[in-house]
Amino acid sequence: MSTAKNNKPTESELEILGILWEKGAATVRDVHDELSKSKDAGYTTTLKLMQIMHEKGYLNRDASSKTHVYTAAISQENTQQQLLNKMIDTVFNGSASQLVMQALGHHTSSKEELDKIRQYLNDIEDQQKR
Amino acid sequence: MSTAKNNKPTESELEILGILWEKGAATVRDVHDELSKSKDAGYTTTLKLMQIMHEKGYLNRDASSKTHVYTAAISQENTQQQLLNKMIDTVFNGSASQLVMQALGHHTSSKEELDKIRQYLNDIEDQQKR
DNA sequence: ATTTACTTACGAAGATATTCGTAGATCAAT
DNA sequence: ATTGATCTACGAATATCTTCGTAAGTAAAT
Repeated sequence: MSTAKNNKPTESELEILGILWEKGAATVRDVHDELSKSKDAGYTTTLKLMQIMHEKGYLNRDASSKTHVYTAAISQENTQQQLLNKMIDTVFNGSASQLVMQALGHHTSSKEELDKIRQYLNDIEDQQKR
Repeated sequence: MSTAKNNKPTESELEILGILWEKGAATVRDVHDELSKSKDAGYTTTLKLMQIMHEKGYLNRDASSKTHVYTAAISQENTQQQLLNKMIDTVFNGSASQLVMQALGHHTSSKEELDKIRQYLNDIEDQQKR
């Protein structure tokens, strides 16, 4: 996985990355089928996109068999963090907690999830005390 | 403020919106000066951008005097929420709490902020009980 | 009234992202 | 070995975003 490079994936690229993060490894056909559920694009469009992503270093490709197999070359965590940082910066006036509350406010979360977050807050605070 | 329409602002548009959300109302000159602190673009570039945003319905414009005065036509909250939702959907596997924890984990937050979030969690839970 | 210092409007170039048709390779089944 | 299904590579059209030069208007100061 490693380095998230310097670039940021486009909207379409993120959709593909999302699928690959979930599936782990997949062919163009796999990705395209999954994509088709929510979108409406030709097969070669998906193919081209994934080729470009490979050139950019976003995807690894195993070309040993006729049908190539792709995996994400940039980690989900890194990408998430980069997008979050930019978003906090440009849209949330630099305040992470503002983002957090906005995210919580409009999403029904289970008690378990809320507890998990509370636990997380405690951990952070403990860590800061030391 | 009202409806956040169907569209999502581009990166550049968000920068301008951010400034207008903060300032409330501003001329192209105002926005451009502010923008220049972090960016390096010509005056007419900012102008054009704001004209387009006005056409798209992102900005209101008072053209009664020679120098037009702009305000944001879409609310910060709505825009934040739309961007958050898309992000949670495509990058965080639909889990808001995953986003929340990722956001908290890599940002140093003050005790006050953390408390505020905790309070917020309690409010949400109370609300759900009823 | 001319100059100077702004402004907006407009068009168009440049950059980037998205889409897809077509051609050629591969392989399994007839 | 021909057909049919599926794949990759490639090029190019289209769409969208970003940038800026130029022209024309306005208003204050000389």
